[in-house]
Amino acid sequence: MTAKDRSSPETYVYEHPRPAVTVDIILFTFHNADLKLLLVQRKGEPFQGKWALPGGFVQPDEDLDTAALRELAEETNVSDVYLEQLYTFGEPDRDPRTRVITVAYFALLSADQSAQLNVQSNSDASDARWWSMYDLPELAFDHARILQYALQRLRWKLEWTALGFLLLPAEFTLSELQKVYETVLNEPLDKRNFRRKMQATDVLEETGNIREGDHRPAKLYRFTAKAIELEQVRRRFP
Amino acid sequence: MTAKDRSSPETYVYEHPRPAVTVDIILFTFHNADLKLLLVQRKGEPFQGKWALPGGFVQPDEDLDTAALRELAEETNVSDVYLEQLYTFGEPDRDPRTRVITVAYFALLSADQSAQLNVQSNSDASDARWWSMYDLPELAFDHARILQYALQRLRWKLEWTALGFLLLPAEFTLSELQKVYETVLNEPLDKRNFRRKMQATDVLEETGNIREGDHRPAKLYRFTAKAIELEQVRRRFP
DNA sequence: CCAAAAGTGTTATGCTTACACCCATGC
DNA sequence: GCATGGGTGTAAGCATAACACTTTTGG
Repeated sequence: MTAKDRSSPETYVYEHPRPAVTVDIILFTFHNADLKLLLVQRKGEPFQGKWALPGGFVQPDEDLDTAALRELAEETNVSDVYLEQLYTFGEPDRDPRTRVITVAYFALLSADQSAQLNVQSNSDASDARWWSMYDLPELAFDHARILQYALQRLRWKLEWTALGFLLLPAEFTLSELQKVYETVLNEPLDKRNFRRKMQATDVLEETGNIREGDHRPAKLYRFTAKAIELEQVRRRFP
Repeated sequence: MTAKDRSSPETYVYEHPRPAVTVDIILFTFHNADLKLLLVQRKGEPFQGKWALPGGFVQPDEDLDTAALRELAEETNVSDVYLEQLYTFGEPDRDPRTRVITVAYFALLSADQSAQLNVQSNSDASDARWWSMYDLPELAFDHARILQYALQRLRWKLEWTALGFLLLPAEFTLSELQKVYETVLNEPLDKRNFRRKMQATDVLEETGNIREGDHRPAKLYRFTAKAIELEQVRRRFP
């Protein structure tokens, strides 16, 4: 129906108007006992100086997931993240320049990896940094709304799947895991019930190592292979 | 970044390549004790003669939801449907002609409305008809995959929200409701437990009317206002 | 020895499941 | 009166929720 023609090296001609399509990524991690996400500061108009979700245009030959991973790699050099599509936002005037439809992605980065990133440290050299989910700057475009949606999804994921560990280092204590849950869900949880529930799902195993710290040492755990993508949404009509 | 220019009444010129963006709608309804969905037969290449999801291009000034509703109205004349975004599919070669990214929508039509539609009856005049979810023709593009995804979502919706009634007429018996659940979930359910569960959620109320039929008459129910969008996904950490 | 975090069980309650028979009507 | 679908209750097992104290280490 719509034909495409390459009329010159610089331009693309179509019979019908086409929107631009971007991907935006909400990259969450856990650091300093807080839920963080990556934002980049806009250098040009519109919304100059405001903070925005990392993202960019989808290339002609690339899948949406691939585009999200590529943008993420360009911004952070990390490639080993959990990624899933979140929602597509397409109000006609969400970008004042031209029609832009954005496919939002939701990504989880382990604390291991986010700690090694130089994003945070050279924050004057770079235009990207981590922000606390609970202390955000003003956001560009409709990114505040996208972020709210992502937070909802993250909360749902934690409650119904075992993906909380993706925000933590490879080995972690149960207290650290509980802290992740409490921070994301934004409410305190009962320690005994939390531990029992986690151990009942049998996605955890002891590594045999212990964390030595200020006080009583704690057992370290890792997640078993089956933990990821165990979308164990329980049946309601069994 | 990407600039748009209208070079002639017939063409659109952009500095960067842009994909075409469509919406495709999976319109479910319940009819003849079976789960149905609307498909349209393709008149041209590619996939000529194959069946496809209704849908079309997103117009430059229109929201994605609006585009889905418009396409649906063009195809069926119905406007009062439950609609939600499903997923965005964007593999580079999912359409052999040009890059097409499609935002899939998931829609539920009441049996009332689908019965009044002339889609089914004039199936030789029209190119659209209802198909049983469990007896489908060959589908064009990647629509079989999209449909599988939609069915998953529908099952999840039935299990965790009270949206089953959106497939039924305004008044219905509990047996009819159970039949919807059994058909969608594709398994038999216990009658007493089903009724108790439904009545416990208190989204149902008796209309006072009864359905007279072949045998013992049945009480008719409607759903209360709070039933819709009661996304009562229960908390796991209360 | 004190501060701080790790770790651990029990009970009461409510929900879920499995299961079988009587009821009201039309023919 | 019989065939057909409508309608109902209970008991056992399971999961959940609420709740407080002891243990281990470092300083």
